[in-house]
Amino acid sequence: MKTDLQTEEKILIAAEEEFLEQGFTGARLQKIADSAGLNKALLHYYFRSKDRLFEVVFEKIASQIISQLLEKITAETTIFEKIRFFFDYHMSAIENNQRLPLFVINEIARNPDRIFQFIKKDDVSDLRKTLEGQLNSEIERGIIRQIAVEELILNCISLSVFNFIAKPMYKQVLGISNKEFAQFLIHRKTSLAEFVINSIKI
Amino acid sequence: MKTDLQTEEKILIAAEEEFLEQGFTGARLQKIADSAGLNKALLHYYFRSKDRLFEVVFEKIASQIISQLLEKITAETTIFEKIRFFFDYHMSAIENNQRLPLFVINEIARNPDRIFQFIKKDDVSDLRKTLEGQLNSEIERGIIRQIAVEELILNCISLSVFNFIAKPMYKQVLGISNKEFAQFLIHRKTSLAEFVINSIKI
DNA sequence: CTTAATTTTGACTATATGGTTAAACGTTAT
DNA sequence: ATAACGTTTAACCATATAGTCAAAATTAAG
Repeated sequence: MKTDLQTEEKILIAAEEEFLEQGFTGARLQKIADSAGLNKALLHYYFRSKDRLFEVVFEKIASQIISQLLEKITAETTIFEKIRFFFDYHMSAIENNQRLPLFVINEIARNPDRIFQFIKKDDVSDLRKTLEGQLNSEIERGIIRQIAVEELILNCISLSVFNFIAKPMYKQVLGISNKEFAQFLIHRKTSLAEFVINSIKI
Repeated sequence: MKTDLQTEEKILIAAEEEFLEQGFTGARLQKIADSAGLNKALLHYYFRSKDRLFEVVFEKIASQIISQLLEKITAETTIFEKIRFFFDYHMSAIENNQRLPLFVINEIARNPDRIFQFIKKDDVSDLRKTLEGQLNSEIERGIIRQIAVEELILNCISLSVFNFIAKPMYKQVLGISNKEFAQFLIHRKTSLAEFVINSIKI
């Protein structure tokens, strides 16, 4: 048995690229085969169908994001530090893969149930409980205003992710180039954190 | 000459539906023809090609949104009132057409230049100047914190639009049904406004 | 070296899709 | 009535694309 994983790997790399760029419907198996330097039939040999190939790629991507997010938010720091850390870390992570958020959003919209497979409900509810405890404690101590955990989380994600989803719109509204947009993102990592902190700080 | 505009209208209605749901690449002319109850060749008779048909549909949608937004933000009210109004009005408007934001985002990403045709640069810069003047005045009077107009605008749009773009994710994170999501949106209109106001209020 | 299993390829199929065309249909004006 | 014009249709074409298959090439085993 030839344990040469190169071919399978090559396919996955090329497929991730193509799916990220074109989405599921727009992606072409031929293009994936070409940029992997392989025959198209090989895609079917290793991964049965376009759907199956996509699922593998999507699972890989989704599990990365989720584990990154979950593991970094449960540290023992103040809410303010966590918010600053979130914007810095989250936006930096996405910066290297700017098409990812729109891709994920689209694929969740296309097949909402799929995300069930990758998000372990326990993880989410653990995260929520941890943060909820911390929030309530800081609310009681008069450090921050009353706010629901879910809303705080969603607001942070919105403000971070939307920069990338709507990048062309941002560039248009701000009238800037790609380079200036990169600069803008650096500034945003702190300004967004302060925006959120100001909102909940008493 | 038979001035029966029904056919053209039927096509546009069916096309808007299909394009909104499937995006440009996913949309099928046959399906548009079917749901309009017409022959597929008629689409080409009235609108030459899929591209042209899409452009007409997109222009219709885009001009609606933009005119709605621009006209309502330049009234003579305080920033706080404008923020409250924005979230109430903007989210209510999108509520009736929840697939619209993701559609617009996708099509801007697919063809960023197209939006040039619909956004008059003068309008945007007028809006910005008006708001900037108001912001600076209220900053000087010590009512609100220092913040750049562009960032405030983008933050508001992010927080409003993302609810709809990531609706499936929200439903998942919150563990709620469609009905409960509608309820959640009502609450969000005010909670988001207060979130932003708290952030800039001194 | 020979044989068996695995991997890779090129040529193929079936189907979907955007687009075309010529003829049929209907309406209006003369 | 009919000629002229705009509208609608069915049947077609070309192409792209996911997927198949049998044979060739490569690798592993005896």
